[in-house]
Amino acid sequence: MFHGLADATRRDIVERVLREEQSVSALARRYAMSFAAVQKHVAVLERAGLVSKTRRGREQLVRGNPDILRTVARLLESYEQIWRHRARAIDDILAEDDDPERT
Amino acid sequence: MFHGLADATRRDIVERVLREEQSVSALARRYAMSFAAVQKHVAVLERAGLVSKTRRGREQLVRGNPDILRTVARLLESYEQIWRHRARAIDDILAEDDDPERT
DNA sequence: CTGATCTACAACCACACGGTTGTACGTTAG
DNA sequence: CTAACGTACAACCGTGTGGTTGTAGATCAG
Repeated sequence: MFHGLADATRRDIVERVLREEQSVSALARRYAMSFAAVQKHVAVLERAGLVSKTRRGREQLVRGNPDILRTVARLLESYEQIWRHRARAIDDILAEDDDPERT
Repeated sequence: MFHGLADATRRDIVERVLREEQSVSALARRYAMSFAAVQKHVAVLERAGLVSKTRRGREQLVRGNPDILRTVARLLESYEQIWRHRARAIDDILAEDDDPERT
């Protein structure tokens, strides 16, 4: 998932298709690169579960998947939580040590 | 930043050093790879701002940076927010359309 | 049917990544 | 001082990434 988001073009695509479903060619028109390149980016995002495609006639509509985003956000928050837990443990040790003799 | 987290070993390192500062060699001992490889991973994390190093004698202590984690978590939440905003807009359109004739 | 459009995929290229080994240098321990 | 330790860095290798072009199959418009 992180790899999927580790590219500016792909993050931009994710943002766009979260706002609105778009065909691959509609997306490709917005970037200064070939259709095939955009197609590959979409494929990477699809493999990462960040995006899904549905056919509509000859077009392939791409839409964002907010669930995965939320999952990753939660993971990062849990990392932050680890740190906060550690910080609290340090505070506890300092609080417990109210005897000025000990360091 | 995403690239920094786009590797299982690096995510594990981040988690460890958030819990507790550790020297590069102490980290290297825990993984089935060379010291140099771990050193490179730490360098990537450092470039991404996810981690910082401070010298202590001949050792180099690595510690995690929770601020960046929080920043990225906020970014992902804003993506999710985009989707929720869009979903709400759709709801509004449907609610406004209380005439059963129109689709 | 014919042609334009949208998509898929293969082949290719330059380059970065994740890993290795080897060498060199500063710092600590005996 | 010497040896061991912790680190830094360069060179190398296989593989994947981000990009290109080209070809081919569906689908729609006229």
